[in-house]
Order: sequence, then structure tokens, then C-alpha cells
Amino acid sequence: MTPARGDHDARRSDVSAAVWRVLADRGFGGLTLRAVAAELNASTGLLTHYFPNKRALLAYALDLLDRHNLERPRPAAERTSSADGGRALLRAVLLDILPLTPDGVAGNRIWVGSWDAALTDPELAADHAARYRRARERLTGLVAQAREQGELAGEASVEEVAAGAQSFVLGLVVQALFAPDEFPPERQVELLDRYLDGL
Amino acid sequence: MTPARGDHDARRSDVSAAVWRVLADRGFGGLTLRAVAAELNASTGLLTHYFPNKRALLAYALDLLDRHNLERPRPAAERTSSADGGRALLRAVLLDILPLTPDGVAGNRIWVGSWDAALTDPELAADHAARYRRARERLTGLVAQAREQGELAGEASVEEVAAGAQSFVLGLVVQALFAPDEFPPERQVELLDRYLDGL
DNA sequence: GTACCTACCAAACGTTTGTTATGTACGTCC
DNA sequence: GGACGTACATAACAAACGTTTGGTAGGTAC
Repeated sequence: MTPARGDHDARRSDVSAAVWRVLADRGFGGLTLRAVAAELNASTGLLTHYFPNKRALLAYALDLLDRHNLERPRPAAERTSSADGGRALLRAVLLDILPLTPDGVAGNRIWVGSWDAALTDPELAADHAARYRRARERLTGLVAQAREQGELAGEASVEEVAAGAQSFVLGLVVQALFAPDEFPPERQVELLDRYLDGL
Repeated sequence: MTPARGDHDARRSDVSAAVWRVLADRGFGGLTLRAVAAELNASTGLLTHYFPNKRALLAYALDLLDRHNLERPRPAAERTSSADGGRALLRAVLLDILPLTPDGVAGNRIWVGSWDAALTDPELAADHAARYRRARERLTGLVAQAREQGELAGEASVEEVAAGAQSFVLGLVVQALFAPDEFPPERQVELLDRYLDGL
């Protein structure tokens, strides 16, 4: 649990995991150093040892969350074999964004919550804009692949299709977070599939 | 500018307009009573005269913003004459949600910013959920009308189409706020039209 | 004129917050 | 063993915040 002494990065990761838990539970308005320290059964002195200030602590935690999202095992995508085409990959990646699992809910809660701070802080805003641009580029590649394989029709450019798909899932995230009973996982999946059918 | 003495409601509206300006400029993390009072060239005593506490001040301002959105002149919808069908009305209402004008940007900035607080506060969350449910119901009615008039095809239920459309525009709002240069108004409109063509 | 109400102002209060300063304990190296 | 660095804890500090308190001014009714 507690990293070996001297394992600086592991300690920073532990702090970030505590930040995520506080964010998912209390939102950005509830993110205080004391709350994060309490989550670790530690004092704020621990936090200030590893991060120069609150802003750096938050930026690192968001960056790490993003990297974890990008690098972690992909339940949806893993069920997509390499024999499947671009459309199935596209579907899997979009499914992976949705809050279909408790972890998915928590992660999305943090990202949606981050938008208020990000829309005010130019650095955070730039990070977010870059993050979503990269996501659109990934989707664009998958759309292009599906197009080549004859799995997606349409006249719109692959960039427009990707931007539209990202819009759809981001908005569905928001709706599902606010109305989980009305947007259970099965309905989210069905809405996405209907959307893909319209492409 | 300053309402007649005794015009209690007008004064509360003035306060709310100041709250909106602070929210649009500084986000929810920057919403302090001192900031709102400064926006009015007044003291916080004025605010506490009209609202029992900060929470009531915010709730009222969000409610009033919603009501203003619902009641204000509709540039997009007004260009839709009654001879137009449900599809045109649906399009107009969806266009009206998008941040296509400076006011639209400001309003959406406030709503997107409100999500962090709302996802933590059960009362705010319930307000938001009800608000978005009502919006889906309105969209559902328009989809049904367009269906009857043969303007929209498809096999999905009108509720699913409405939920999908709301997802699309909410997500497009987020993307446009974070990347206004990549999502200028014309592109937003085009993306929406492409989306409607896929229904 | 007096009493009461409304509309604010200014200051104080109590609490919370991020940050800084100081200290102890432990491990490593010479 | 001493010096140094790392890893925290604790306490204090300064600032900010929402709320409360006490006050003045103006308007209205009797």
C-alpha cells in the first residue's frame, strides 16, 4: 500500500488516486488539501512535500487520470478482435468513453466536474482542448478505416463524423450522470448504436 | 438601471444578472458574494438583504436563467414560420441550445460550469435532471410531429431520437466552448444538420 | 412628529483554506 | 558517529469567505 521509501513516483500516484476519490465524491468545490490528506490518513505536509502547490497537485492528478484512461486494459476494445473492422473499433472506443461501469461513472464525474475550472483557467483549458482534439483525431482515424472497409457510408468528411461522434458521447455522458435511472448502461449502448446506424 | 424603490423582484433580477456575469467570467469557483456585490457597485449587505444565503442566491439565478432561456425571443425559432414542419422546429430548437452567439456562449458557459456543483448537491442535481428531462420531452414532441408529417424516418422511438439529439447538442456545446476556433458557429450548424440528416 | 418598514452600508465575526515554517524520524553515505 | 537528504507531522500564518450585527437614510402611514 505505502510505497517503498524513496519511490517518489509511486507516492505521487497514491496522492493522485486520493485526489480522484475526493473529486468523484465531492467535486471540484470540495477538493481541499485537508480532504485529500484525510483520504490518505496523512497530513497536508505530505502533500506539500510532493507537490509545490494545489494547482500542481490537481494538474498532475488530471494528467495521470488521462494517461490511465489511455493505457488501462480496455474491456470493450479487448472484446474486439483484430478481425473486426474499423466500425467495431470505433464503436468500442466510443463505448469506452461512456459511464457504463462504476469506474466509468467516477472518471466521467471527474472530467465533467473539471470543465468549470478548465473554462476559467487558460492552462487547464488548453490541456482540455488538446485532449479532446487528440481524441477526435483517434476517432477520425477509426472512421477513415471503417470508410475504407466499406463499413461506414455518408458524404461528410471523416473529421466531421468523428467530431459528431464525440459530441454525441460527451452529451450522453452528461445526461447519464444526471439521470442514471433514465440512462442505464443498456440504454446508453442502444442510443450509441442507433447513432452509429445513422452514420 | 436601479429599480424603483420597492420593486423587490426587479432588484432580485438585477442581482441575478450580476451573478450570471460573474459566473460566465470566473466560473463557479470564482462566485463569491464580494464579486457579485462588486459587479453591482454595492456591498454584500445588499445581497444578504434580498437572499437569505449564497445557496438561495445561486439557485434563484440559475432558475431565472432557465426561465429567460425559455421565454426570451427566439431568433432561430422566429425565423421558422408556422408553415414549416416539425423537423424545422426541431432544428430551430436544437440550434437555439448551441453557443452560436456571445450570449449563447455565456449562457452555456454557466450551464456547463454548473454541472460540477450540481453533481455534488442533490437539490441542484434534481433541478438539473428535471430541466433536462423537460427539454427531452419538448424535443420528443417535435420529433413526433416531424414523424407524423413524414419529415423524419427511422425505427427508433421518438423518445430515443429526442434523447440522442439532446446528447448531440450538449456534447457539441462542450466541444465548442473548449475549442471555439475549431467549432465556429457555421461548423456547429453544419454538424447539427449532418446529424439531423442521419435521423 | 412618531413609528415602522425598506434598502442598503460597513464592520465584525467565526471558520476555512492554502501556504509557510519548524521540527522529528529514518535511511544512506563517508 | 556525523552529515546530509528524504519523508513526513504539526503548528502557525495570512487571506478569503459567508454570515451576522449594528447602523443610517429614506419613504409611508397614522
